Amino acid sequence: MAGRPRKAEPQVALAAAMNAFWEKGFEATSMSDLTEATGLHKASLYKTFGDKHQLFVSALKLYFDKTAEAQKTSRTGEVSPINAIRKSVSSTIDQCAEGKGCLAVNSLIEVAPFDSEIDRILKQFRQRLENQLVRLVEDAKLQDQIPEDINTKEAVRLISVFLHGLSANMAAGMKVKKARALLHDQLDLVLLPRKKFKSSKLQ
Amino acid sequence: MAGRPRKAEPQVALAAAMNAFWEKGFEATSMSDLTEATGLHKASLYKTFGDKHQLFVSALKLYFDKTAEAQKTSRTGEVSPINAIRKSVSSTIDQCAEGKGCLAVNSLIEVAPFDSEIDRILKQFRQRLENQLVRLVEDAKLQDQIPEDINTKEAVRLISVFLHGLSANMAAGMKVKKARALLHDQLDLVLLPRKKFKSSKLQ
DNA sequence: GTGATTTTTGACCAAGTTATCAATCACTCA
DNA sequence: TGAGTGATTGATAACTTGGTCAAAAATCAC
Repeated sequence: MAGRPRKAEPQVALAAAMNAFWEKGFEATSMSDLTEATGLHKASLYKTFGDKHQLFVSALKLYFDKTAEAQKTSRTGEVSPINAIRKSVSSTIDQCAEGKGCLAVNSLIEVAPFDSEIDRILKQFRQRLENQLVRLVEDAKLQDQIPEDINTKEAVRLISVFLHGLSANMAAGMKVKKARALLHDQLDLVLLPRKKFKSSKLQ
Repeated sequence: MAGRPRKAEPQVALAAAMNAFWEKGFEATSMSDLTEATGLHKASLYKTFGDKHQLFVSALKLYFDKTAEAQKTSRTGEVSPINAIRKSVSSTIDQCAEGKGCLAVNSLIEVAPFDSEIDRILKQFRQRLENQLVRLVEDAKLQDQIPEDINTKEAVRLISVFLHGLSANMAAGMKVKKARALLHDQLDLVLLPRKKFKSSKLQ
């Protein structure tokens, strides 16, 4: 009922594999990289996780769970909806540090175009995050923190796309501090009202 | 003074190589892919362009020239600065069609983190595009199309980051039409004034 | 101890990777 | 025609890739 003990728990090994994929991308991460990162032998990896592609899928799902949980805990105890939004999206930025960007965005560009399964998973993931944001924005509206006439879905989309852009820039070295500042500017722009312009020559 | 004729002009071959890199990324594009795309024999590629990395650098530079020119021509004859901005940034979106995204953004994520030369080239490229945008925004201010009190550099940064985000999404299949709509929303948000909110509970 | 169970391990494979090089080919000019 | 020139080509090197397999090792229950 019990054989040779594992060198590493599957969850731990998976987390290590996730980090490897995160740092180098799917293609550039070889099985050797993965054995080195996980501490598991190549054949052991195949046995416990299937082939490289399946391992990547598992790693991606783990990433989602981690991200979702980080967002959730980042806004626990926050009663102000708009501050909850701030904390929630900020937490996604914090994850992107050290020139790695966001694994989801990286994969969106690198592998989604050639892999319908990954594409599906990523779309589903984004949908979940955006739905979460929609709920927070609606809360903020109810509490009069955000103008009623703002199109919730559109606002969330603008924030989401902006986050994608930040991730791309952070992958190439943008500092967390700068990213966070830009993100807050964007949030103010999307969610808060601004003064009227004196003479608008445009319709 | 003249040997065997070329099968393809270097510029033509380079354009083909650029498209190959654009579609599949640097790592995933093999020399076989490149020979197929260019019609040139492997050894001929090495002779005329150097190794794979040098070829990629050349392809990237060609991409920049193409992009810059496309932006320029897209706004020629446009007297309204703000419309020039619209046309200019729209042209970058138009290039991203067909699930390819923007080669610069793709490379920013895939190769810049591990390749300082590419990183430098990409930063320089972005700087040039942002400088161009800054000039257009200042023109718009002078013509009272844009509020004076808008922070030009920040505004341009918000637009630039948003473009990166759009590129990431378009790489994964977002339609040009949708991207363009979102882009215009973002431009309105960043550059145009909005109504005052009745009761602001926030400072 | 023995047997059952499960993981690890090293050897191995076929295919693909970037890159090189001498030989060949096709052209121009004298 | 023949020398000179420059691109093309096939062969090949040296290595890495993802993936498999049977044998060895380490545990547990008896």
